[in-house]
Amino acid sequence: MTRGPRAGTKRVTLVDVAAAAGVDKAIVSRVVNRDPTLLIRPETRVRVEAAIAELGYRPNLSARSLRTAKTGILGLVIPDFSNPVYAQIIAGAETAAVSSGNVLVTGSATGAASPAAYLDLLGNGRVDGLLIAGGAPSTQEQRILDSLDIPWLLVNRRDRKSRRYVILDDAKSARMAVEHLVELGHTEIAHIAGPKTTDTAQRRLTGFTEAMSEHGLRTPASRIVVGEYTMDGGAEAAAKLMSSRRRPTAIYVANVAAAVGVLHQLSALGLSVPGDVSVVTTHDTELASHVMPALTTVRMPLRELGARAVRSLLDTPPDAQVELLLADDFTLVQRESTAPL
Amino acid sequence: MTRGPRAGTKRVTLVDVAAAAGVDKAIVSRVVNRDPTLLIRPETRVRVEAAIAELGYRPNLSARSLRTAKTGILGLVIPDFSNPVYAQIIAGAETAAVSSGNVLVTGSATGAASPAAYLDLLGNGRVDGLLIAGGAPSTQEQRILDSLDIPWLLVNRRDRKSRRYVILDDAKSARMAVEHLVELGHTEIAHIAGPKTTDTAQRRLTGFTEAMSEHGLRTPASRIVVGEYTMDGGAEAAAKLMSSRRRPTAIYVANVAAAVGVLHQLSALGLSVPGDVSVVTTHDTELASHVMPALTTVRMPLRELGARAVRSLLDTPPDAQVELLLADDFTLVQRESTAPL
DNA sequence: GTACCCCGTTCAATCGTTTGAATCTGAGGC
DNA sequence: GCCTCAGATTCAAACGATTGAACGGGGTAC
Repeated sequence: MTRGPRAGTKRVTLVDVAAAAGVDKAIVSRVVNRDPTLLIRPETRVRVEAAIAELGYRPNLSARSLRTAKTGILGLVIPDFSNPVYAQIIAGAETAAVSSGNVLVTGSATGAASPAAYLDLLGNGRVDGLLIAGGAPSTQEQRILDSLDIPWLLVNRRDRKSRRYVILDDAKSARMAVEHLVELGHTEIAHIAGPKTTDTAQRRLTGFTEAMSEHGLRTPASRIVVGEYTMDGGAEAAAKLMSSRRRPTAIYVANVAAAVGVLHQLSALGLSVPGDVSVVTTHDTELASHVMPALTTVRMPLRELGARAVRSLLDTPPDAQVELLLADDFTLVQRESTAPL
Repeated sequence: MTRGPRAGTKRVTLVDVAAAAGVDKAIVSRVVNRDPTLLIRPETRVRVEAAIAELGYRPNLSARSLRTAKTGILGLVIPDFSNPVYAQIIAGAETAAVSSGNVLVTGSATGAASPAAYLDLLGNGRVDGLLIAGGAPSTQEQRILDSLDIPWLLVNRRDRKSRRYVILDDAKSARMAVEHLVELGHTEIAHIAGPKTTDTAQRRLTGFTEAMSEHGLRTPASRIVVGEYTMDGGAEAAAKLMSSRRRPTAIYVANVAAAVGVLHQLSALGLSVPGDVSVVTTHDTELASHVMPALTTVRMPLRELGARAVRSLLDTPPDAQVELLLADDFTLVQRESTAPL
């Protein structure tokens, strides 16, 4: 392996550059940081910049952090990298972080003994701020969050305890799905909801029932079934739903992974999608277009969610309230899983 | 939002703890770091530990990093979070990092203007070592890597330039796939390979042709088609393959995303899988089991790959050669996409 | 000629931790 | 009663950057 330009030699510091340029290190520091209050002769500046380039000076970030109490790193903690929804949130967050002069790093809870331990590792002085996505924080996690000296906020979830979050208008997404099914002529519409404890599931359920009654449609309790946000959860829920006396002709599934399970189950029951049953879901991930039939989904601005989260984290004082609900740029992406009645 | 135990007050430092315990800060530092050479009276240790707990002392990691030139952070750079293969690599790497007393953070190139810029941001003093997964590094990236003072190594890819990498035995994975198809009675077997520039694609192709000739089977050039590691790439390649005079009865696809595209394309051509054509691929991601028909795959130890990469990064001197090939724990996972001829 | 001011630069303290070396304190040996 | 010595603790010098304050020198005003 080859090494740096001056392999073996000691790290180049401000002092080295200052000596090479024949000035004090204070000057060099101010040049490096583009201090607007610095008064400097053009030729001196040139000398300093030449010395910086010549020696290949890179500031020592630990020293800078020690002095300024800033690291330039923002952290994002997610429950699991295999959930494709997070890929888009991360992309948006990374872009926003970089354009604000920071770096975003992502960690999942899988590494540590517990999610709480990971928060501890990451939160304690390694980052300037923390974004937390995914499941509800346990009381243990909550305690750790409270003990951190850095700002943090929740992404894609609300929590009674904290008034700092950025979420999507999940109710709207559900309403759009129902809207679509109604336009196709469906009236016997069911909903496979997420777990009652999940914030997004609650809001999608609310949106679903609102939209139904707006269209004068009834939703008997048997038409609303709860299932985990997983393939198995969806399959199980679909089985239950289809065993009822009056089968629905369309289903809005709260989550894309569950929707894939629903497709499997319907196929196993000998039902054709969309011939016998139309299926629509929320979150337009790659997975949705890969399955057969390709899923009709409601696409929500996940990248934007990540970006807004970063900006809110940076722009608002740590104690300020942040309650942001993104409701623009929702699109119904029609594919093969829905058809007119 | 609630704050730390002593919100508003200044950060607790070693000096504060030392004062509270009535000792010098040097003692506290050695207690915190469990210095084995420390001679200390039990009652003093108790006093120190009580003071630490009482004041809620947390070491300042920037100061520690400045002094020790270590950050306790390892970085992993991947091209794209939406590729499900990386989820497992990350999981393995995170676990290994934490059990060695470090934290692993992951970043993708999507955030920065260029992948090279990201390497620069992350590599320069923020992490103790860097793992690089994914596509081949550009010459620009290579130059930045060379200028870093920290150790790095490639994950899941080789490179002529660098003798530091950890990879899987991709050839073996291809051989196992062929083996499986041969056992099912297939002889007309085709291969959809990845791009020629991709290291893993090359090795899988080699494994494929080796296994074929071992079984006395011929592979005319028309039976080997190149396609991107994407769904579209797979679909395109499948279309080309099926337009040839003698259609194969089985296909080994080098990549799981491409394999999904192949399924789509075959279905569009009115061919049944596995009725008319069997399909087997490499990498057992969640996606593989979600599509219909569920894909038969070769599962490789991706978590182990991530873990070994971390351990190699930590355990070998930065200039030492690391050429690790993982070949154990490969499994053929049979699902619905392959059947006897 | 002296006082003053401003431009350009240097001084020096500080951030909090680590760690080799120095110091102190009794107890024991003679 | 003095020396030694080990055990327990303190001293102090780094690590490299940031930043408010001080400084020096040349020009201008009077």
